[in-house]
Amino acid sequence: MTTQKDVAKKAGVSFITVSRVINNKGNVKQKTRERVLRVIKELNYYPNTLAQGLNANKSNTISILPSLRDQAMMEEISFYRRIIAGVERYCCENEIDILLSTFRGRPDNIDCLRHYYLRKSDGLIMIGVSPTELLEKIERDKIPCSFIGETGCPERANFLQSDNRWGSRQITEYLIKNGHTKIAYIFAENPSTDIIDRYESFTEVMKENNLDFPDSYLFYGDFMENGGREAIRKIASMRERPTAIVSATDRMALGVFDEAKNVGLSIPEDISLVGFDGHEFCEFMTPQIATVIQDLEGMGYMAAKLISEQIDNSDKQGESHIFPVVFEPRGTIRNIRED
Amino acid sequence: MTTQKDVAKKAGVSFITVSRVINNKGNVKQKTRERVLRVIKELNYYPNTLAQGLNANKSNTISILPSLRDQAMMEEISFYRRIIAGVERYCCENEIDILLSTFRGRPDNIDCLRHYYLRKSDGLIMIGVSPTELLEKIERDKIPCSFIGETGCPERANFLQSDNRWGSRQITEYLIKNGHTKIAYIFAENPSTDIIDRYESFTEVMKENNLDFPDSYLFYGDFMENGGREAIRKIASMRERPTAIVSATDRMALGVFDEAKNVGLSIPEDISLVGFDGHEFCEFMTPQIATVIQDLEGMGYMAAKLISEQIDNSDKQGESHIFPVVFEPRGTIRNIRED
DNA sequence: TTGTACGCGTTATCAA
DNA sequence: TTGATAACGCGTACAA
Repeated sequence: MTTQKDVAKKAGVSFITVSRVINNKGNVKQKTRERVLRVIKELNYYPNTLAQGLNANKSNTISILPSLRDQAMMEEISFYRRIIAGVERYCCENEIDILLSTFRGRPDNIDCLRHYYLRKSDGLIMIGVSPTELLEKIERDKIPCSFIGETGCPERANFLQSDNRWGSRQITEYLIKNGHTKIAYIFAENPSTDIIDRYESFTEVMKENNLDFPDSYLFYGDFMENGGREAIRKIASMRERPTAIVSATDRMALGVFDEAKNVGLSIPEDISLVGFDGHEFCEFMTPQIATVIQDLEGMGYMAAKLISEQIDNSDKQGESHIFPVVFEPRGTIRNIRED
Repeated sequence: MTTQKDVAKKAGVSFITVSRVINNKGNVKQKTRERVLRVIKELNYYPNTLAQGLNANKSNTISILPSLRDQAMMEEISFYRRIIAGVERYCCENEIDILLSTFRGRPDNIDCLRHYYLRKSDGLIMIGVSPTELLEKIERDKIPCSFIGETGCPERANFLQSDNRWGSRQITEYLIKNGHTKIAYIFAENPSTDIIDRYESFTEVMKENNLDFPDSYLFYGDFMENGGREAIRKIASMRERPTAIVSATDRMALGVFDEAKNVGLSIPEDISLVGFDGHEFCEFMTPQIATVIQDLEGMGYMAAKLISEQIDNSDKQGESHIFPVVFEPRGTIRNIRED
């Protein structure tokens, strides 16, 4: 391995001069600098970032921690990957590398901070991780941290979230305005804060409009297509069917959409459908699936940016951001008003 | 920051004993070990992987390098993310972290190896990177390396690729068997090896069957929907339209599929369509889009596994793997044979 | 402008 | 079973 020493020897300077050159310190004679740079090229020298990090106690790296368990793969889930895309954009612009944690622990596990302690990651982006048990250490050790999909009072940590409640309200009010009163909801088995907010806002609007929401209209899905498929199958066999289905995620909505054909229901003629997320495939279906578009990429970008600012200024407070969402009523919603 | 020293002091041992405990060396008295472990918990001690890496000259990390440029985001592209999902699975199982390079260089740039030199990544996974200029250094420095989407004679490097030629052959022969003779092809502007193989195999089969493939039937797309949209628009206005379109990627096929409605062509009645990739959305369209399914997740897994083996055994030769693909003729192909 | 001494946290080697 | 010393490659502080 080529080190500063090797370069220094060949260039006829001390290794500290080499260090100065790679760090662009001013106090090196132009001619010396050029000579050193030439030798660096010749010897294919790269500074050892591990050693640099050991010195500086930082690694020019941001870690992304998913809250996944077991076999779940972060890249397979649109939610994560769209966030990561935003993180990546920021990190590209700022020449920071991204460390994907492959650690799988309980979402509330204190070990979520391990990349900071272990690898000297400059900051952590937590996706779907509950902050409660972590906040004390984050404060104490001043760990730059962004929580995505969670709310909280920021001291040091940053919180980013979509405006789930508003999005869900838009959906529900729109359906009601279009004559729907019997609305089914596909919730999730292990709901995240996001999912809970959506559901609560839905029931809230239903109540405001004095509409009944019977237990039989509430379904529990698995976030993915299958959850939607199961729901629509049950709905198909119901005596008094709802006229609309609101799904907490687009992928479950897609399951409804696809399975509807098999159970002899057509969308939106027999039943209306709305998802939540803004997954790109919604636009490609015929009819296009109504949904609420989240700016996940923007959230990822902001998460990285806020962390970066805290790295540069360790006194910086955390920030809370609620990202606006856009409700797209599309072809899967039918107006059934009788007037 | 808590170090071995701190633990050692509190536990009343020398720091080297602490090192032995965390590395599970045998020569520590059971009672001492327990005491040290307790203090480690108490003080929230984590070994500094940077220092460990500096010593061992490795970092328990695998780097993924995309060949993307500029603003392109690796997570946005299904191809990359499915590979990464496979890498992630292997790395989860083996407790290796993943480093995403945010470096954007020319695909043939020697700096693709920088993560190995800079960050002491134990191995590199190159996606869509041309190996030619890199092989010399890979040999010399014995860099564990897997190239995905490229072919080559492995010395040290591993090569993984889908059987693009076979897949493309299946498509073309199937179309011909179904009576298609006028077939358009949507190629790509800056084709990767994968894309070239597909195209070449297509023209090969056309020749074998003495079928004409005029220049006017060849289109150049951008890998994404838009490429397909542009192609179908041009095709719609052609005097002598092809009866089938083969797209080098699913996303371009999707563009064709979606835009066809707008230009008054229906699939497969007016024109048949086949993609290539195995993107999940193909199944959800009506009719389902015919495609060739690649095992990208498996390739990612294998890429990481081969690298790992070389890390453990630096004399291990590289391997070449061609992954079988599955052609799924689906609803977008119409049989137009006249018999 | 250039160089020397030291420390970052860890592990390997050798000695006790 | 345990400990002292050196080394990994680099950057800071200070000296020349």
